[in-house]
Amino acid sequence: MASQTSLDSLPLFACLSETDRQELAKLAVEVPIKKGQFIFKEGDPADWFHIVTQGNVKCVKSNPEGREVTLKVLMPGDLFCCEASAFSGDSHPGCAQSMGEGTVIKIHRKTMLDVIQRNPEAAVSIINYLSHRLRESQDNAKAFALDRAEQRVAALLVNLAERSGIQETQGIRISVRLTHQDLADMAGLTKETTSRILSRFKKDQLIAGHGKQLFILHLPRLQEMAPHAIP
Amino acid sequence: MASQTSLDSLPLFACLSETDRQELAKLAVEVPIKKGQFIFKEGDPADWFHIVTQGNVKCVKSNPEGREVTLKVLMPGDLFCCEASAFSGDSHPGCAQSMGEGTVIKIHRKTMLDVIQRNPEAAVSIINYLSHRLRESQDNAKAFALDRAEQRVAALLVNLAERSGIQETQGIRISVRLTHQDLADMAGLTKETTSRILSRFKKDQLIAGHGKQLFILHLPRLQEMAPHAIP
DNA sequence: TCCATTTGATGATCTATATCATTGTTTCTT
DNA sequence: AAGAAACAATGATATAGATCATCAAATGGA
Repeated sequence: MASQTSLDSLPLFACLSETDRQELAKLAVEVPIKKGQFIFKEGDPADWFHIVTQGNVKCVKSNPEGREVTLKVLMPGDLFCCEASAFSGDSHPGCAQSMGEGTVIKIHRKTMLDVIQRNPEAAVSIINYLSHRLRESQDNAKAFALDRAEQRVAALLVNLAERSGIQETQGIRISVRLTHQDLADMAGLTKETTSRILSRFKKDQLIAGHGKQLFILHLPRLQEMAPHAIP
Repeated sequence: MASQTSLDSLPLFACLSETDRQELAKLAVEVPIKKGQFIFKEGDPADWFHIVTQGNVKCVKSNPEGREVTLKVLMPGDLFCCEASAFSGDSHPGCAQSMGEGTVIKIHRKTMLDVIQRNPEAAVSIINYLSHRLRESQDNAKAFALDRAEQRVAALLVNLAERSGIQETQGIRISVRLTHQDLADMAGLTKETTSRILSRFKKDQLIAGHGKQLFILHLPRLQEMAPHAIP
C-alpha cells in the first residue's frame, strides 16, 4: 500500500477526487528498488502499471549479442510499462532496470482501468502522457536514423540538463549519475565513441566533470549542435 | 462532413452509441488526398485529429541535409497526428504525406476531446492505440540503434507482409506500392544499400518483384533473419 | 504508343564509427 | 586505508554502409 503523500504529488492523479485517491492509495503497492535490479524483463506479463517515485529507472532493449539501447531514463513521476500495453495485458516489450536506490509504485492493470473509466480527466492525462512519450520516441528513432554521433550526444546532454539539471555555480549539474557506457546506450553508440566525443566537449569547455558527476558549462552551444526541427 | 459508413467501419468508434456516432459524422470532415500531397508539415499547429480511410499516408521527419526517415506508413483505419499531442494542441513533430490517391477524415481536437470525456471506452481504445504505437516506435528505435541493415530490411518486409500482404499464388503480395527509396527511408538506409539487399533476397528466392510490385516468397526465412525478442 | 522522367542495379571508393588493445584513474568493498 | 573491480582515455585498425558514378529498365503523361 502506497503512502498517501506519494500519490498526491503526482500530476497524473491531480484530477482525482479525494475519495478516489484514497481508494487508489489503498490498492497501490510501494516497492523499494536497488541498483541494477530488474523491475521486469522483456517478455514478462505486463499486469502492473508502474510509477517511479524515487531514483531512476531505465527502459532497455538488447540484441542477442548483448548490446543494449536505453530507450528512456525515467525520473520520479514518470509512468512506465504503459508503453507495454499494460492496459491490454500484453507482455513487456523491454526491460526496466533500476539505476540506483529508489522506490516505485505498482498499480494493477484492472485498478487503473477502473480509475480511467470513472475519471475521463485521468484518461485524458494518460493520453497526453502517451502522446508525449510517442513523440519523444519518434524523435529518438529519427536521431538514430539521421543524426551524427556528436549531434546525438549533444542532444542527449541538452535533454538531461532539461530533465534533471540543477543550476550550480560551476554550471548545470546532471543529477543522474551516468557512466560513459550509460550515455553510450542512450545515444546508440559505443562507450569509446562517446568517451572521445565527451573529451572533445571538455576540451572545448562545453562540459566539465570529475568521474560520474557531469556539468554542462555551455548549454546554448550544445543546443546549437543538436539538430533542430525544420521550419 | 464524413459519410456515415466510413466512421462505422472504424474499430476505434465501434464502442460509441448510434447517436454519438451520427453526431461525430456530422462534425468530421472527409478530405480527398493526392499523391505527394502534404496533409500537414512539421511545425504546423496540430488542431486536427486525422484518420486514413483510403490509401496510404507516411509520417516522415527529415534533417537539414534533406535525408528523410519514414517513421510509419499508415493504412486505412490508422489514426495519425495524435502522436503530435493533438490533444494538447502542440505543433506537429513531423510531416504527413500521402503516398497515392486516398481519403482522410479530420476531426477537430475539441470534438475528439468531447467524445473521449463522454465515452470512457473510446478513451481506453485511444490509450491502447497509443500504447501500441509507442511500442512500435520503440521497437523501431531499437532496430536503428542495434540491428544490421539486412535485419532491418527483413523485419520491414515481414512487417509489410503482416500489415498489407495479400496471399496470392506467386506468394504474399505487398499491397502498398513502394520504391526502393521508400523502403530505404523506412529502414533508415540509403536506396543503394536497400537495393543491394533486395537483390540478394531475390537471388536467394526470398522475394520476387517486377517493378514496384513486391512478393514475399518465403516469409519464415525472413522472420528468422529479423531479430527476435530475447526470452 | 512514344519519349521523358523516375527508378533500379551494380561497381568503385570513402568515411564515420565499431572493434581491439593498453594504461591510467576512480569507485567500491571490507 | 588497501586492494579489487569498474570505469575512462586514447591509439591503431577494421568494416558496414554511405557516397559517387554509370547504365539499364520501368513508368507515366502527352
